[in-house]
Amino acid sequence: MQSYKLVIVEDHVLLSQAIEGLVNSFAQFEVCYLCKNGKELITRFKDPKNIPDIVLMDINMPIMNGIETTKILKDQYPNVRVLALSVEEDEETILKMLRAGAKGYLLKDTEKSILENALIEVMETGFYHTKNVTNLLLGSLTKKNNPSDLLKPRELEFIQHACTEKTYREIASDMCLSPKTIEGYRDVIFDKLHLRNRTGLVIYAIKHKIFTP
Amino acid sequence: MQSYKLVIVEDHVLLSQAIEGLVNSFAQFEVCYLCKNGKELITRFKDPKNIPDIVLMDINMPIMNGIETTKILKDQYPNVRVLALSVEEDEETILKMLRAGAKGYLLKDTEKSILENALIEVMETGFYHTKNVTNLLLGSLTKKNNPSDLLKPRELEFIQHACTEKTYREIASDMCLSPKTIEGYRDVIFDKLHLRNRTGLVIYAIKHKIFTP
DNA sequence: TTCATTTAGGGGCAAATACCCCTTTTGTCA
DNA sequence: TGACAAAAGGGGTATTTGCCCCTAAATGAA
Repeated sequence: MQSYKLVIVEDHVLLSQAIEGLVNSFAQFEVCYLCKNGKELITRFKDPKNIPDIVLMDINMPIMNGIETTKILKDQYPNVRVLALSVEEDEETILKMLRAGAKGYLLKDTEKSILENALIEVMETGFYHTKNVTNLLLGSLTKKNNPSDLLKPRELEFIQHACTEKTYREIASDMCLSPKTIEGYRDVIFDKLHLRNRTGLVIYAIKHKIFTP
Repeated sequence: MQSYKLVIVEDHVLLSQAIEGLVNSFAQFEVCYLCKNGKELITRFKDPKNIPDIVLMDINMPIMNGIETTKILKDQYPNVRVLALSVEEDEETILKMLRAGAKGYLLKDTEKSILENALIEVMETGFYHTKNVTNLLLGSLTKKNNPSDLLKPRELEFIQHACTEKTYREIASDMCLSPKTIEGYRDVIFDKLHLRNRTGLVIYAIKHKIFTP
């Protein structure tokens, strides 16, 4: 029985080399090569010999992150399966990754035997999900989506400015709007997200990755 | 020649298992056991048979982080060397870890051969530092220390509350102080850190890890 | 073609914030 | 024991913010 070809995409070299060793110890898998980000992977794929059966994909990476990369793979290389491997535990990130087309989502905080299982299941049944992720998926059906879906593009744009030392007057000037319009955005957002003041908004924005310090 | 005993302290199991494989492939080192945080390590050390020659220590961990743990080791087990292994690239964290007593600081973004080198050097010469870290050390001598050293304990405490939806009046009440005292703290901090308003303070605090959202 | 939603804007007001000024008490250390 | 820093507190004021109210144009779907 031939072993499946696997590629690791992970920006921290030491970790990808360590995981490489782990994967090569699994009977049914062999690591072809390592990539430091999504862009590198896409470039490699130009040569058909470099297209593996499965990609083990980190999410936080420079240049091109795991979510963007997975979207591209789903589009252009639908036969390559993606198993996400990340430290991100928050719902939004996991859902984004699954929507992008990942066949499974594994936390870095798992046993190596579970990694092997997950890889086998993805290749044999097409997907692998832990109980946690399954519950999350169910939850995402009932719970009307994540709170930042409530926010319109213009409001998200405003929040970027609000996470700054600028006064609302200055923000208005930067966005070429009347100060009163800006205050309107603020009032609506406070109401939607149940916030009392700008400090609360900044913390919310950072927690929900609307703004990154 | 006998091999050195090594312990890995890292909260993500898969990573510690992967690195375990890597280290076990080095001729002069063998992994004794893995820990998920500092507390676990200290508990293990109660039995002298569990005390290794060197500890490979992550920094971001739940319960007891790498910096606290390294301080305890320096105090109570000075013969155990610590090599920090982290993704944190910011000066303050690195310096804190070195001040706590780490013999070296390695980014997770390095070659495995460099890890082996570093381990050997730490055991043979007592320390290992990359060029980057050396430059950083030199820099920390000239540059008058990091900005959060300017802040007094009481001010740091205030900042925790300021990164909240509370008004200054409420913060005063929580800290059992007069609102005027709180305003005094704020004014002093704004002056020291060249800030214009509370939003600026929140962003500063998060950037400099004074407050974690 | 209505009706609803989105986007943009305005008035007024109370509370909170930012920015100056200033004093007293408590350590603590040289 | 005097000097000096830190901690705690106060007065006054201009600006900013938060919170109501309400209007008009544009867009878009039924």
